[in-house]
Amino acid sequence: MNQFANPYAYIREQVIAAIAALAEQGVLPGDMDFANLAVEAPRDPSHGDVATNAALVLTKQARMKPRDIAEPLAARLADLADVTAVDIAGPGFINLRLSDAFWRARLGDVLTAGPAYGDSKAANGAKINVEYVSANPTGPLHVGHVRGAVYGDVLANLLAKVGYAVCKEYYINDAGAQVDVLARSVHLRYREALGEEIGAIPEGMYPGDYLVPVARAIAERDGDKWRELAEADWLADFRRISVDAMMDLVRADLASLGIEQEVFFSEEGLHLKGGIDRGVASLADKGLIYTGVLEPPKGKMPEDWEPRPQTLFKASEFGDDVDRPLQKSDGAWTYFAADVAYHYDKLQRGYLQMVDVLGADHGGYVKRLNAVVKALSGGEGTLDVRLCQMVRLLRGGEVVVMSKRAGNFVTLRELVDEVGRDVVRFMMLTRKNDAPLDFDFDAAAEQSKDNPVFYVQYAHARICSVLRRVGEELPDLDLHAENLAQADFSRLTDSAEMDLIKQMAAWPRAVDIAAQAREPHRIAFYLNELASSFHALWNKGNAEPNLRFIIGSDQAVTQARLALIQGVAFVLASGLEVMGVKPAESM
RNA sequence: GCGCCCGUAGCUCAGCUGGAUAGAGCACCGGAUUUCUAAUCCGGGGGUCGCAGGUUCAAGUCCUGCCGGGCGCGCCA
Repeated sequence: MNQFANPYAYIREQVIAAIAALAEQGVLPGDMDFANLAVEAPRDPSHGDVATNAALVLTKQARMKPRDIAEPLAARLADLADVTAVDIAGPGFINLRLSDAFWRARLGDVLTAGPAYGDSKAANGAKINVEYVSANPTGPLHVGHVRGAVYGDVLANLLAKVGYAVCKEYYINDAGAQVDVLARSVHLRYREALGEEIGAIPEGMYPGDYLVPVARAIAERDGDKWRELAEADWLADFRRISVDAMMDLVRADLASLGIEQEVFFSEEGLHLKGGIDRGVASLADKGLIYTGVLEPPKGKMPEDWEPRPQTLFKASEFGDDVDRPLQKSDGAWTYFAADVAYHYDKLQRGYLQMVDVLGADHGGYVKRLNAVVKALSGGEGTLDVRLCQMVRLLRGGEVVVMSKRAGNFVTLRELVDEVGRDVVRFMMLTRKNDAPLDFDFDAAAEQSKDNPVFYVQYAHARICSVLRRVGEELPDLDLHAENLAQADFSRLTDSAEMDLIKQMAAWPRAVDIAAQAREPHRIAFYLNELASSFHALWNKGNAEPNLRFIIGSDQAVTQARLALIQGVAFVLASGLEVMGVKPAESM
């Protein structure tokens, strides 16, 4: 990959260089801030290939009128080798048109890079930790977990693509009361496995059948050794065994989605190994802990509320609304204390940048987590909490009603088994993470453009189909990317072909922006647009046979066009790879 | 009551960290198939960007206040 791979970044450098040259001549002041200087494709293509707001952005700093900046700058830019036309438009935009040769060379970049096209080293190997899923280990994953799982996984892939050293992590909430409930539920099933009649599962226990095999395995291995013991004597063992079993379930569920996290971090481990004390001590060392009494919460007042002195963290000094309790009235640590310790541990492991992917119902938690990271790291570390909104399942136009109480929630596995991993992953990214998403089973099953996955895959499959066919019709043609990169691109002259190249050239920038904004859905939208342009070119070939990809009588033009569509296939594959979706070779 | 998120075409949603005449899909209407896979494509109508102020060369985008919807609010995790 060369310096031109992202043409917008390249032109931006040229613009800044031109400004520097003008500063040297005394036409413009020196030492200006270019943070807001943008080079991008204008919304209306008739304005040119790239546009810059340089003159507008600098007008205040330079204390000059936009036009007075734009004119000398435009004159300089016009001298660049790749620039064929420059004009100043509107309030002071500078629109540039770049030579066809420049754009065609970008196709060479794509072919050279292959599916790695769009990768960059922008983040320079910085360490970043992405924590996602982190569902309670009390049962299999259900649809409520899927969105965060996919979002987190693809975000992590995206960050890796722009050069971060990414850790994919899962926080196991294996320390709370819900794990005791799990252990008791398994014990009940254990007695059942030993032949006891247990009747209906009592209220407050986990009723799921998935506990049956866990209990049966214990019965087979240990016989009735746990049956007559007091709860205190089996609880710890049952907790451990049950959590392990549940985490196996969770990992298998995630694997069915193609997700593999590297670190599974246990909350219980923090308690057992003094992690909480270390985290809290770190806050104490900074003088951020005191004993105090909180105001009663407004709105829904808890029935048994009474003022009590508690150990509090001065979260309000770091942007939170109130100070937050670290200890319960009985002296036990709160869940929040574990979170302090957990993020302390991440910092200790060298992750100054952290992303937590949480469900939207954790929105109230964001400020205090940010406060924790700010406090613990002395402002060095950054935490980015990304909230995923709910998913609503639709079937036959009706909302699929789920309720935990009735136990009729749809599991992740059922979803994947019914529509397939690729569809689930892609569909989960067809919305911004903070907007609610409707998952329509009917659309997911559809083999048409109603189904965005299909639409993108189909474009890739069509390209593969052409490449297969050319192997039969013109067996002498070398289809390796290195060879296609040597094709005579000047044979690509149609506007639809040039548009496709320009769209591919925008891919590295799209990746960069999506990663920076932590918005993987942009990848899905980009791919849809690229697929659309490809389908359009394909159909143009139906109407005008001289625009087909394979022209038997003209090897040179065929080779150039195969290079073009191979490039499209690479970019599609590059994007689908980030999303964890397989590019289909035939359909 | 307070905090966070959302409000864009009939419907579902994009809108590239403030840019030029606000876009796409669905739905509706009209076209293209002796196919390199029509599972696709081309064209058309359709908008008070929730409302009102403000910031500036420029606001769907940023700020303030309302209206409407969602989520959350100590000893649950």
